Amino acid sequence: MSEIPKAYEPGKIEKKWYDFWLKQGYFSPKIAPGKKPFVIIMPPTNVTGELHQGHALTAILEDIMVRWHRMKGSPTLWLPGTDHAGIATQVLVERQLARQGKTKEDVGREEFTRLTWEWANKSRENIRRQHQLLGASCDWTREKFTLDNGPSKAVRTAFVRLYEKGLIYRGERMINWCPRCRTALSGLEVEHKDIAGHLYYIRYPLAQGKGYVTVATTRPETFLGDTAVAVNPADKRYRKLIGKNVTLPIIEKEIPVIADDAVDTIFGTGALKITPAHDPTDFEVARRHDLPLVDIMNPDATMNEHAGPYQGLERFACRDKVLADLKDKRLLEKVEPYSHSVGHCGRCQTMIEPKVSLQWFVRTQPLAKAAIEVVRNGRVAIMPERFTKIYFDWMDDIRDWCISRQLWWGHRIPVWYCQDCAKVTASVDGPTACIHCGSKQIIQDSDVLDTWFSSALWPHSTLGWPEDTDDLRYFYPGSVMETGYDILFFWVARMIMMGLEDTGEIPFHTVYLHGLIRDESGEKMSKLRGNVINPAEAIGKYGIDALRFALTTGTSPGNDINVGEGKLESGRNFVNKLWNATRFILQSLDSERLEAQTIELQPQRIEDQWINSQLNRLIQSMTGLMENFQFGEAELQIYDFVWSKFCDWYIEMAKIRLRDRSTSSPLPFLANTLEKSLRLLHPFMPFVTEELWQELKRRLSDKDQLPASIMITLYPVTDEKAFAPEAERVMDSVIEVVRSIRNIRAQYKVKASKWVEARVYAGELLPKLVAEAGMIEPLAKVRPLRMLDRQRRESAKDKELVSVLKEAEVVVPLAGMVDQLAEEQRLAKESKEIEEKIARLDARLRDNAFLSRAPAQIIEKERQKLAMLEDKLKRLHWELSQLSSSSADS
RNA sequence: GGGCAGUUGGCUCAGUGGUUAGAGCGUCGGUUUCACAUACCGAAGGUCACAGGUUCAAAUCCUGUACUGCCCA
Repeated sequence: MSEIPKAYEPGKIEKKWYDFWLKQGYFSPKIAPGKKPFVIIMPPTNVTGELHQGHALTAILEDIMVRWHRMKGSPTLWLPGTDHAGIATQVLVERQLARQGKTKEDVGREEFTRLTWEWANKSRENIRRQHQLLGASCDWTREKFTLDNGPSKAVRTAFVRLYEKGLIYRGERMINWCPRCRTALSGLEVEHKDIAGHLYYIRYPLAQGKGYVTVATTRPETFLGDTAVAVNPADKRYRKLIGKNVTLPIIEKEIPVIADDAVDTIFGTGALKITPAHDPTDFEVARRHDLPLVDIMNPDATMNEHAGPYQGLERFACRDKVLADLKDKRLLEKVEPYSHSVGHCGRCQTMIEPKVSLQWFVRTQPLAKAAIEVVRNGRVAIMPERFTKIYFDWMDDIRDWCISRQLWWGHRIPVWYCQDCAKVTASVDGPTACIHCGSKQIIQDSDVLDTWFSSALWPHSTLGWPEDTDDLRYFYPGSVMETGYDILFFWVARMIMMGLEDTGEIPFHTVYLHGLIRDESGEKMSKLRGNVINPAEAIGKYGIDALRFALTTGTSPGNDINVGEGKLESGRNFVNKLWNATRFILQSLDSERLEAQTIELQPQRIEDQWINSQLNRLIQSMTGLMENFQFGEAELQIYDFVWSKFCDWYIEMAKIRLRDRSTSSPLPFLANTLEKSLRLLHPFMPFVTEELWQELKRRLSDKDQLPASIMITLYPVTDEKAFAPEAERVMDSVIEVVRSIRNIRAQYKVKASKWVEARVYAGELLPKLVAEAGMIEPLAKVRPLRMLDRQRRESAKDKELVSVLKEAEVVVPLAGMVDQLAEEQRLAKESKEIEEKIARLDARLRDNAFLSRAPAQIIEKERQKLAMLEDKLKRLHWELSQLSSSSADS
């Protein structure tokens, strides 16, 4: 058979295997009634452009789960998709136009939509390709886009149903307005930032008589829209003024002084200017007191006709002008530095304008109630659990959701306004006439819906809802919703609400939240900081499997992940280790002229039993970890097994056996352990494991009975019969003996090429150790190695180095090199440490509280430990006595 | 202001009450015919932020403090 290359070259095989899997149709599940499917609906990726590390992590974690469940035999659906990402995509296309000096109004709605579709199609292709690059084994035949016919119909259906139930309404409410995007936003799309601003104290002269009321504000320009000044009714300072009028400077408008409990007497002067059209709290005050609303701004945040002399000025220019004018009139009392939190558009970072506006809203409280219940009663579990509380906090305090957007990109609101009777027709399929008066003069609402409205339906809309499809019946509800914790509210919460509302069923059983990816010093990755590791670049440099391993190994759910080159290197090194271990095994298989190469097992030697026992303990442990979503820990364990047990010990011992030939062949165990390790690793590192598994398979005699791909093999299951405590005990000792000799060699700077002489003394373990002498010799480079019963231990004649181990003593005579005093000190130090441990253990075992309360198992373990330590101490003392008597002799 | 998380070796992190706290990277010393220098062998390095408490037993549970980060308002 042809040899495989010396180092793993990921680029050469990744595409080959992905195409193979795709062609074989492995990613598409078969509906098997009676069999419980495993389902992940992928959070749809924004069609804004490239995948970043966060997307990569999402895809990798989902792929791990999906591949694992598929190998366990469940019909497994992983449904991929993309999100039109209304405002985000529109911003990008607008930017593109801006580079040509155009605005979207210049090209018109139709052309703009066409351009955006073009962008989206390109982006979707890009995203699909990148997911495939990552190895994502999702079912591309079921891929969906939020603007596809199906999901679009779902959006209209959900809207109309909610409208008819009175859970969607249109009204004038305080909303967040982005003057740059010129659209309303929901609260979640606003990012709050602390701004070092100022608090301006402005005097409002009394309408009658002399004097003035001073109000404090961070936004002096909004005084133009003030319709009252509010004070706390309990505030003695202002009691006399309640019911009187003050005059707004410059525009000379009279407004009343009113009393409201909500006014904080400590803030500013205790008198609050009320601008109901531009401040959420003021809006509430105005509603209570029936005050008029005065909107002073245009959609682009320039001042409108209500701003009098300031009309046409941009809001910040207006502020400067207002301040200057007030100062001229000596109505600006003082200015203090003041830090406060200001909302910014999550997409373009423009300062948000709170504004009263006529918009569509979802009445969320009734929906939230059901969504709270299913989490409270455990039908939906959130992992890690601490996010459950965050979920409740948000749900308990939920506000109506503004869902209309003044954008051109998205699902058009399925509502028509009658030009004759002015009534509203909401319809899924586009009405031809007003349902109230039959008029044909109807015009559709020009706005679109919040992107997140369509994402909220994703778990059911992708499966065909509102139609009663086979997919919906079989795959809904999904198993796991996997995403970053940063979109718990955007996604998960709303999906639970809408899933329950539309289908009467939860959308998924488990919510698994991963952390955010940061650079190696914990900084957020951003182009500005220049610390971005682009997935495609990382893949080019290290390979996909290395990237996958780097992003997930040793991580824990919900915790942020710091990634740097080091992690990627270590991933690549592990892949290379696996590659080379396999390479060695393949070479060995090729050179053996056995007719039948199988992986049937008949343990011949202790190390065979040992590796098989360790392998099965690993399988058992990994199974538990995977079931609990502890993928990071599972990966650490298989890493440790492959590298530190299989490669460092079993393969090293196998080499000796292969060279020797007088002993049994280790090939079956090499092949078996490798094959199972590859399967265990497949969900984490699909490409290299497939490549190596195929190479291994070619060399096995029963290859015709094996599946066509590792992807469709069974995930290993624990064989408890393989547990071999006695073999483990012996191997522990063998390893300890080898290590102690290597240690002595290194300490005394024995040349690597030099063989040294050694003796090992042991008690009841001796026969089994003797059987392993042929292994110990080359591993520790000792020859001759004599293994003797402890009873035959003689007093040292020459200066010797002694290591007292758990169940053996190792003696290395290095005449002329031994530093007697140092040795004495070393042994004395070790004795002292053991004495301390014994003292602690002894005290514990004399403690009645411990003996009566600790579990019997623990007590027994402690007793054994004590016995072991006492035995070791006795032997140490004996060695010490030998040392001092021999030093006395010399 | 409210909440959540983190604080474990030089760095980045695992650690699911059981007593001898692990890994990767880095450091130091050695190694290149025989799978892998993307490697091998050996070593050093931690009173688990601090203070109390619960418990037979605490890095782990509870309370408080400090610092860092995040979310919400």
